[in-house]
Amino acid sequence: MPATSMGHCLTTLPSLRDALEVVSGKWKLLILVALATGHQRFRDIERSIPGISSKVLAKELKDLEQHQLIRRTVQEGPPVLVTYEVLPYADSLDPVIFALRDWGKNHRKKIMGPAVEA
Amino acid sequence: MPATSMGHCLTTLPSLRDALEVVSGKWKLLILVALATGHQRFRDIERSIPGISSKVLAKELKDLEQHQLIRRTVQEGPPVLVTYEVLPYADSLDPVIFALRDWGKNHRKKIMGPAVEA
DNA sequence: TATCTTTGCTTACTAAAAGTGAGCAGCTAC
DNA sequence: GTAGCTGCTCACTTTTAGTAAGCAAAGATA
Repeated sequence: MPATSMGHCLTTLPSLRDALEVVSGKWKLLILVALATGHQRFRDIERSIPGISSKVLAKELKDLEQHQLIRRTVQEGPPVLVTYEVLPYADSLDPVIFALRDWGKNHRKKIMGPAVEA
Repeated sequence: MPATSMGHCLTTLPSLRDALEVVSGKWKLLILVALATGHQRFRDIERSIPGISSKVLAKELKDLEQHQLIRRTVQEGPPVLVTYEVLPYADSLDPVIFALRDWGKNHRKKIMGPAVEA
């Protein structure tokens, strides 16, 4: 173990990889948060995440569905209505999301901080 | 707020984005863990992360250095010796790494679990 | 002395992924 | 009727990732 406070044990890497396969990438966690904050419709999600495109959103939603983190529901119409929602299992990602959010908040302060003071 | 337990406030998204810009992608966190577990040399890191290529490793190391998470040190030789180490600031990512690791561990169980049981 | 290996990369090349802009069928609103 | 919204998809370009090879400097092996 090196002189850092980390002390990750060697079994960290495989688990981390497993997680990263599901969750890494710019969009997946953002989409989950969007869903969790009440955006259930395709266009709605799209608008709530600036920068994402229909194409990527469609693909990411499919991935998330395959990983059992969200559910797609079609209410036959007319008009046909498609709804996305986070499944309970997705809540297990909360610690990840919170940790990232907190780190991001702090990191921004670290980077912008000095220039912004006084 | 929807009927999930998440209840992310609206300011989650920007912070999450900030974090994801620094940390998302398949390799960065794995590299940090590799460094933290005692792999300090380029080849050493490369070998400790199966699947990564020299090219990507070189690029990721540059990124991490720019983000002030690691330091590259050249000890003039001969032989010239290049060493990478995590900076103390990188420890602030521990909660993220732990959360992901734990989730990954659990997710694997969820996916493999049923098939593996007795 | 020759050659083989290791180190820390870089360079071409290819494959995959992400981003861009348009569009489309089905419906509603005016 | 024509303009708009919805949930996408398609064709295309750009960016990123991955693959294989190689290279200079040094050390070890023979």
